[in-house]
Amino acid sequence: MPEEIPKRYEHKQYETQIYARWLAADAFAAVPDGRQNRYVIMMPLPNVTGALHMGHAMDNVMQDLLIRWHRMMGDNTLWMAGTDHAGIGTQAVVEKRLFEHEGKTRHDLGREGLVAKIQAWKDEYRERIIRQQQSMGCSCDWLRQRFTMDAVCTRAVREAFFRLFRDGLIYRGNRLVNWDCQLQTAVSDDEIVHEKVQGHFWHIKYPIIDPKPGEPEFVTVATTRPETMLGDTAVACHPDPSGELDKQVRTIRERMESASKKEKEELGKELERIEERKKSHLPHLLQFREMARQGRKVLLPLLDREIPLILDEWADPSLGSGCVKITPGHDPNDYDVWGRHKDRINIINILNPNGSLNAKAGPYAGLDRFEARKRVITDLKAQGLLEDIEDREIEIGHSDRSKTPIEPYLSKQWFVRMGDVEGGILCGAGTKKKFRATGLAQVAIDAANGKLKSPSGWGLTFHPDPVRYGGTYTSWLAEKRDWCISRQLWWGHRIPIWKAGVDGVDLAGAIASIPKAESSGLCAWIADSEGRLYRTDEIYGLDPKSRFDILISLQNAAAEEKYAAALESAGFAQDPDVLDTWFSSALWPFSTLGWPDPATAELEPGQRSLGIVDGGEDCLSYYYPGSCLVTARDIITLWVARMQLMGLYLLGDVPFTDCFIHANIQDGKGERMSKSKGNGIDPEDIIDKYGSDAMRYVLCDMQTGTQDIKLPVQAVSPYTGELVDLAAAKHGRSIFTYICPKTGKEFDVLGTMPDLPMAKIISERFDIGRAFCTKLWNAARFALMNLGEHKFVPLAPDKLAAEDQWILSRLSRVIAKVTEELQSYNPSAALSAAREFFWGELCDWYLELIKPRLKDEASAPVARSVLALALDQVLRLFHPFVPFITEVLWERLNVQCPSRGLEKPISSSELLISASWPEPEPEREDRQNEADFALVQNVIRGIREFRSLHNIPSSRKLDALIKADGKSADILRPMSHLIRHMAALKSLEVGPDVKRPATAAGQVIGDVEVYLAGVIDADKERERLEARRKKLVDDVQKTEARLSNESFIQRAPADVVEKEKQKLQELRSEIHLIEANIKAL
RNA sequence: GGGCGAUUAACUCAGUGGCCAGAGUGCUACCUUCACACGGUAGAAGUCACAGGUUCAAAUCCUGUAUCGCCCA
Repeated sequence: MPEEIPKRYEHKQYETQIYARWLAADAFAAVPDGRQNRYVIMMPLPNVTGALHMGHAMDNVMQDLLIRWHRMMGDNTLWMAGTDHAGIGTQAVVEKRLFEHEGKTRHDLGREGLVAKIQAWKDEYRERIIRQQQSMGCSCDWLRQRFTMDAVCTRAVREAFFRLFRDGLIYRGNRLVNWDCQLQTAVSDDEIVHEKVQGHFWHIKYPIIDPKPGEPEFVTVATTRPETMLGDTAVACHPDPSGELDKQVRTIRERMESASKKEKEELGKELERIEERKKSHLPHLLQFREMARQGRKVLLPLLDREIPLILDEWADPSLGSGCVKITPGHDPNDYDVWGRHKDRINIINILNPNGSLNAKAGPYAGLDRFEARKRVITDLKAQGLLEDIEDREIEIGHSDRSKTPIEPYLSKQWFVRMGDVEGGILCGAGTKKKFRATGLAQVAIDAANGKLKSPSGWGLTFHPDPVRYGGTYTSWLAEKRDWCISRQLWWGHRIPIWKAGVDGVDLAGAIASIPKAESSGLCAWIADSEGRLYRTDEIYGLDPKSRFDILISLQNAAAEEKYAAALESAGFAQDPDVLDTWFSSALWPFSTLGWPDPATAELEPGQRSLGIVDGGEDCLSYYYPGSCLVTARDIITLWVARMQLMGLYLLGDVPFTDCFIHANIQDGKGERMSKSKGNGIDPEDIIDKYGSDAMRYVLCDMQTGTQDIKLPVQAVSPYTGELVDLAAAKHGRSIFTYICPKTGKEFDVLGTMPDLPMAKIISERFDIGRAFCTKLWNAARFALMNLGEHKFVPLAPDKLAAEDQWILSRLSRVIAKVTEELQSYNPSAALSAAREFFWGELCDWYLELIKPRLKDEASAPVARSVLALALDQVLRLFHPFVPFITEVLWERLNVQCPSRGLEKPISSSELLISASWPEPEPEREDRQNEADFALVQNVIRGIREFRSLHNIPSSRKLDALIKADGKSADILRPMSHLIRHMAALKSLEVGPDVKRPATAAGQVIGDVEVYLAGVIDADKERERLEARRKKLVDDVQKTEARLSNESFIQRAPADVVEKEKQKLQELRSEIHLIEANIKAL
């Protein structure tokens, strides 16, 4: 006898045990074999900055869904897991903690000491992340997981850097970068958040040197950052102020032609303003232009530096005074101006790396930039040079990591050249797939546009909205902006460059001291002060008076061992910077597979080999290019694009062919969920409360398309355990604390208040996932209780009852539908289809229908065979969505009913994770049977509706008669036992000639009438029938109106017109029947 | 400032030209019937943001307005 099954699925009893069983069976293993169909997902590596949140859960669940599905489809499936060192993020977190807990800075610890601290942090979080992923059910091949700073990835990073450097695609340049003064590093544009704040616009007067009669004594410039004036090197005005103003007028006029009323008003005002300026400012501006042409100068206040008046189009004659101060060292636009006037103006950096002012700031040296601002203002005021202070809303970029204002800062940084290069680049060098391209960004664009002719012919497609996301990707790449890859951090891959500064005259000697080793891991370039590169054998044209850098990259650890010491004693030093995290992440799709040489990859103990095993292929050639990248859309530019270009450049092929962009998770207010906002949900809290499958079910159900997901959150009160809706709850002392409405006591949602208890954040939305699991559990429980120990016996097709044929027909259709929806990256639609079949058809109808048969030993075996098969297929269909519960039930099904099928047994396997994906059986799909069954369902629903209206409990069995003509009667008669059972009838007679009993209510279903004898409340009935009649009459009128419209008949397609005509007929006949029933009351 | 997107039932979302606009949750009524009350049966609930337009026909296409979100500068 099968053991007793409890009524509820207790997830905690099974999840750990099931996961352990998968691991023990090595069910996640990916090993190259003879299969041609492979499916490879490289996990978007979570970074070790912190634990995973619901957004990661969504990402991981989507990947596991695809992976499990493809595994069941028979693909050789690899899901590569791992973690990212996240340079700036992790270092910032650890430094912050170090300061809070020990009051120390990184400089107190030194490079090695800090790195050791970060390592410890990384180990802790890496473990925690893996635990989280395992509790979600992630079926990654853990014996292959990597870390971006492990030996295998590190080798790949050095190799990639070396090749880019060798090909002249990496250079060191003087650039304005976004400088984080606290972390003292450059940060990328993507790591900056812009915030609007109330600030000021200061108008400062710069004295003109030796004004001639009739000339103004001052020129006024305006700035939001007055301290930057100390770095000013020019004042600019427009070379053609009158032409520029005219041009602006023309543009406004053009816009006005197509503008709305409100806009026209605004544009009109703008037009007036500019016309006014022509009168008020143009004469001065023309005068300044003349002075600039004469090479006149102004005196920079406070520092008394003479700086030139120059002409540049950056100065907008319609704004401010029309003249603008130029600070090339601290403003990106001014930097461009400097680029156009290098011969006449200087570039000055007035900042130290920590944000204080340097010696170039004269008397202000040593002051912090904000302190300096105050002093500059005070001093200008004292000298009467401050003309005006305007209040103004200004936008300030803040570092995402340190939350401090970003300063544009002039410094030497390393860049990857993204644009087209002369002579083009060679992609896939050293592989069979090599091809030439114009530049790195272009090759990645071509891969997504179908223009690339790579040997595999593969390209990149985004899902589920290729146009939209492809557009994001392409338009970002099309800017071809060089990629700043250096970071002034201690945590990361050290840039593998040794450099020495040399005077031009000494170049030949210095070069002679470099080991000659181009072919064995050493590559040298000479760089001038602009970052331009020259070969070591091209030095003869170089200016002997200039200063140069000799840059040497060492390809790998062996080369470093061989040459580093010699280089260092010859005066070379390794660059102190580390690489941008995204540099190593960009290599992830192949660094993890052992590129450049899987056979010699330095694996960790116990890891699966990357090289050739048993004469097959190595992992790199077998699993690259991969299949699909699964991520959220904010990472398209940061990562997807960079992986593409690195893969194409280094291996000659795309790293993956599909990119699935899933939704972001927001809280109930539409704000992005994050731990630091106090609205973040920890997946483990949900798993603990609802179960892993319940969480997965809801996440899959929510992934509908391109729509972001609002997930209203509640806090679990630490005092009562009840749910507190955070949108409605009152705040306590901060926005992260709330008052428990029951007890009036305060709690905290961040866990940072030492004196307050912390509340877990959950969401009631996960209820539906748990309810689903209970339903699945109980449906299976019912099936298993009734199957007993069912043996397979081959079944003749004519033994199947109508309801068996029906459910098998529906099953085939749903399998096709679920497969199709998964193929088009629509998890929600796939899950809905599966659920509608399982809940709405299998549970609500089929299980109820066969209950009488299951109690009858003569007819039970066929029903049991169909039931066992249906359960088998349902478990397979749901497995990728809810793997734990389906695996538990699969085991029980295997025990009781090891062989399942109808005519012959179908293939099975011990574990569901390795079972095959169901296939539709079109020969079982039966349109006629489904249509017949729909009529039966409608009759049953009609009787139930009637019962409900008249409050007749199902315990009171009714006598019913159905009046139906020819075809309908032939359908209903053989299934009348089903109707009797489902509608709780005592007796049922079907036929064209049944007589309406004297005291009976009549229910009209299409052209069929159901009489229910002995129950009648004439008033209620009349009311019900009248209401129905009225609705039908309305519809008839609408339909008639449509059909009497000549244009409709002429222009609408024939089938639409035909449908309307048929509908009208049906409506009329039903009205006729209803009227007859009203009369008969 | 530029670009992309959203607005459909109390809530969260499907529905991209053609039956009376759907689902889940919540709500209402009835049912503890031997798989499941985390259940069953039935029901109520929508000016498809607003204003124009195109079309025989618009939630769906076009234009504008409002509100919100994201990305870029």
